[in-house]
Order: sequence, then structure tokens, then C-alpha cells
Amino acid sequence: MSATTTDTVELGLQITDETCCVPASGDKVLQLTEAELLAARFKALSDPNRLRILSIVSSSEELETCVCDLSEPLGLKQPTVSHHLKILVDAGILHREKRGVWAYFSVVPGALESLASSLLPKN
Amino acid sequence: MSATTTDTVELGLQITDETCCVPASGDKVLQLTEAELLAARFKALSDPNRLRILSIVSSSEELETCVCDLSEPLGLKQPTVSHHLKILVDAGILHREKRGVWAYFSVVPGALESLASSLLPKN
DNA sequence: TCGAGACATCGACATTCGTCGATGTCTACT
DNA sequence: AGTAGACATCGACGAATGTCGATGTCTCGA
Repeated sequence: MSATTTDTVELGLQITDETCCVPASGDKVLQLTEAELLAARFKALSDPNRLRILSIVSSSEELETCVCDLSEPLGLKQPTVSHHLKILVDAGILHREKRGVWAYFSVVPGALESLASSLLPKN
Repeated sequence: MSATTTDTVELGLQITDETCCVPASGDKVLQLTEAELLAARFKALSDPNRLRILSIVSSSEELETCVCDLSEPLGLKQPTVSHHLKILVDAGILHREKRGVWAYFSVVPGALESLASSLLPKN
């Protein structure tokens, strides 16, 4: 509850002398919790090796890849690859499916598209 | 070079025993330097306060904002805001223009769109 | 039942990051 | 000239990140 008629802030600004510009148009601003959610997903994309993992996974024949195929082309050890995969899975970008001994990864349908649209105006 | 009629890898794989899946389809993989460039731009978006800065700047009246208007709604001190702005400018996402005492920031036209398209298939 | 292998998790380490007080630089006004 | 104010830069601090060896867990075949 904000109370006391502070519903909109749009005209509440009393410009006395020289405030340089408009005070951020009140509540159109991205909320902190929403920003944290978005930032977490972009953080998953903020590592070159994770982008290469996405590139490999999304371009593979069956749109599925297992860890053993990622370690070599990336030049990373297995624990590191697993670590990156976990981050991408936790971000909702990759899907993990365990079949027998191997774990297969695929891009979650629409995940990257939804992230991309959040960058565009009017999202 | 894969060479020797490996136009498609589908059947080129000589499964001797149990290789789990295809070996990452060779050179379709995102190059490391290119991945680093992309990752650096996503890293600029991987902080909630920077996303809120982008939200404020892109929704302001004149599509321009100065530092003094950002500090208060973000709840951050001025050096911190300047730091985030520098990161966004260095990433090529924001444009800085100094007019008199104030510095005005605006979103570089096409910057976010180009980043968004890099997320989509066939980019 | 046992061992090999694929993958996840843990612990450690160097590096990077976000934040802010202190200080520097530059512009405009008196 | 001198002062006030907006913004950048510096230095420091705790927290988070990327990497990997060591180890754990689970599945499959012998």
C-alpha cells in the first residue's frame, strides 16, 4: 500500500529550478524482480563456451547432444562442460533427458525466441 | 576438413562400438572469437540494474536520460550508475552524448535488434 | 555380483564483478 | 579567478564466476 493518493507519479514532480530531465517516468520502469529474472537468463548466455554449446546442440542432426561430444570440440574438461550445461538447463534454455548411460541435451522450444523478443520494443 | 563426401554426416559415422552420438558436426560450431564477442554483449545485459537502466532510457520522453535521473529510481549511488553506463556504452548498446554539464544517454539504434536476431535460428 | 564408463557433485583456486567513498576533471555561472 | 555541480575515475572490499582434479552415483554388460 502506497496510501495517500500516490497512485501515479507522472505529474507529481515539482520542477523548481534546473532539474536536467524527466524523472524516469515513474512506474514504467522494469521492476527489480522482473529484471533479476531476465538478467539471470542473459547471464546464462554471457559465457563464450555456453554460446558454443548452444551452437553445437542446436545444429546437431537430431537436435540432441551428449556431454561426451561437447568436451572435445570445446577444449574443456568434463566437469566444466557439465557445469555449463547445468547453468543452461537451470536457465530454462536447455532440456536434459537421460537415456541409459548418456544424457542428451536439446534447446527448449521457444526459449531463445522469448528471450529475443524481450529485447525488442513493446516486447 | 571432413572431406571424402561427408556432405551430410548422417551416415558418415562409423559406429564401431558405442559412440553415443554425432561428433558435433565439425566446423558449423560457433568460433571462439565470435562467441567471445557475442558473450561480451550478453554480459552487458546480465545485470538487473543494467536492464532497468535500459528500460528507463528507452522509455524516456526524448529517448534520452542523464545520470542524475537514474541514480534515484535505481537506488544506486552515482559512481555505480556511471559504472553500469560505461559497460553498456562499451558494449555498443548505449550512446553517450555530453551536452554542457550533463551527459545524455540513448539506445544505439538497432543494437538490441541485432542482439535479438543472433538468438534466432539461421540468425 | 562386479567392474567399466558416463555424468553429476564437491572443494579449491584464481579471476572477475558489483558497489561505493574519495577524488579528479570539466563546464557554467558569478 | 573562484565556486558549485555533474560526471568520470580510482581504490578497496565482499561476493560471484569459470575451471578442473577428486570423488560420488547410476546404468549396463560380463
